Amino acid sequence: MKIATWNVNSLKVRLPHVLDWLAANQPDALCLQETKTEDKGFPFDELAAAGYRALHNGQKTYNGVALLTRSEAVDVHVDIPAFDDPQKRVIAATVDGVRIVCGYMPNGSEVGSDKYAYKLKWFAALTDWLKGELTRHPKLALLGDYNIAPDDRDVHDPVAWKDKILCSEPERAAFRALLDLGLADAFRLFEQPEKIYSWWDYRQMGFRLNRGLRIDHILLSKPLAESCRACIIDKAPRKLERPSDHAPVMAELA
DNA sequence: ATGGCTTGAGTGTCAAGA
Repeated sequence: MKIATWNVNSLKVRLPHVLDWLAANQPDALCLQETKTEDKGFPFDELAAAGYRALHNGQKTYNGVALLTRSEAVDVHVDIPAFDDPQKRVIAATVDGVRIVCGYMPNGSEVGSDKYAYKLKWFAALTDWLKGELTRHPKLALLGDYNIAPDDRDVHDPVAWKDKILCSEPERAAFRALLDLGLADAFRLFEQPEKIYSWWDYRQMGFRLNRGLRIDHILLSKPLAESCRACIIDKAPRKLERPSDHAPVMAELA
């Protein structure tokens, strides 16, 4: 089983890239973030023609998450229960016996800002919720744009980014709190080359200079981590015309 | 350099992203 995540930064603009990537990689589940549309603008028909069912938790202009699957997804949930949030950032469902949670975690804007406080509260609510979800669904994967670079290895210039948004210690502690639930960072289950990232700034030739961060992740519960055979970040779509600023991340489960 | 791109909103330019 192949599961993947990709922040597409507008599904309307990126649909051709998504369709090409699905055809080339044939994942069983693909989590999308930043669809930036309501259901009425969502390309259900084009995805169905490509062999994918779609679940969508969208809104106008900002945020929006979707779960694309080849087989039927059941027990669908949107948003974090008991966390009052108008922003559409979570969709979850069970696919082929695996609980897939797709998240678009808040960016946080700037350390110390209101959005930063919201980000930390959001992660605390997510962690609280997942604690219970893991008892109900031992085979659980949390995929998405975490907006956190967990370690200095995940940052092209750790000195410049030290204590900055995406890299601050409270954000990294929030990431570790998820690991403490018994989840494993699929990418780090394997030997990886150095300087592998999942996001590059559009400006200042960020991609060409490989000035990136690894902020898109797949976390796996213990049974899934034990069955994980590979985890890769696919830079190919970032090289296309009008790319998303994020690359897809994919894990292969036995 | 609170700059530098990109998107969606919606027509002039701004919020938001990371």
